[in-house]
Amino acid sequence: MLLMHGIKPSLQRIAIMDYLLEHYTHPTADEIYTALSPSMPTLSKTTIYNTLKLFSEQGVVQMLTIDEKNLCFDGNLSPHAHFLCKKCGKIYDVTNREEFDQKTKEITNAPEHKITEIHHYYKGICKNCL
Amino acid sequence: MLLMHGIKPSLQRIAIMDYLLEHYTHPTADEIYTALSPSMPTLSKTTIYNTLKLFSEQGVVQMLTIDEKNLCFDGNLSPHAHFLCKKCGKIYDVTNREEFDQKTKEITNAPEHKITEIHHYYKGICKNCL
DNA sequence: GTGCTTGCAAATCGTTTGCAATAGC
DNA sequence: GCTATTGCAAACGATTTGCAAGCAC
Repeated sequence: MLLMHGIKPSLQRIAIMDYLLEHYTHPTADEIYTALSPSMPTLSKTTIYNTLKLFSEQGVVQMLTIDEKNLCFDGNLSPHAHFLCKKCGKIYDVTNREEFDQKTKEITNAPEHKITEIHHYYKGICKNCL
Repeated sequence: MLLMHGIKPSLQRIAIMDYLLEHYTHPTADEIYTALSPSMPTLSKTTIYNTLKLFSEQGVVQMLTIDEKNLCFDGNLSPHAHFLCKKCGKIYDVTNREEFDQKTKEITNAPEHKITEIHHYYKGICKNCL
């Protein structure tokens, strides 16, 4: 998986990747650190940051800027949108395949710029907070 | 304008609002400060931050999180998307009315959450940097 | 004069950097 | 041994906070 993308695997990188693939919760660097730290006591936040930067540059994870407070990371690369609840802060996936396919089509209609990333963010109050 | 939204006008608030309405360049707080500071020597960044927070809470400007480095602000409230060039850092407006109208329609199809903000962000390389 | 606004200085906190120690080929 | 990776400590920088001074009705 990592090798396929020209990323040399290491214990830390594999742990971070695994975490992102098992937790589609859009964690922050800090949340990943807190989760992995107990089982990897020497793990440092620097490594988390280094690794997440590498992963998102290589396109194996997506960096989300939906939350103005923290960067979040998503190991789910299938096209989907995100919803941020302004009350509880949770980020929900909003899967809508047609929407994304259609989006891509629309974008190619206006090829002014070369688009490499599509981010669809919605904000409001989630069903649990309403 | 400001009064209409229950915001008491002040010299500073008017200057900041005017700046945003005359410069659809998606400035950061710092850019607004740098622009206004010469003609308002006592203006402080705290006031810029206070004011931008107030404005975006009241919905008279939009806060953009497209750039992971800084928050940007947009006085243009008409529905439009944004494109960030990863090379030069410039944010372009991508006006596409149909897209947004259709988006709103799609969203109401899935009324799981109460959506109050729609952000369409695209990233890549702009025509000038290609 | 009461309450809101401003603005300085200090604090906060997520992220980055410098660099020495370590691991892998 | 050479190169890349890790991780500690320090630095950085955008934003926030505490609070005193100023303004407006």
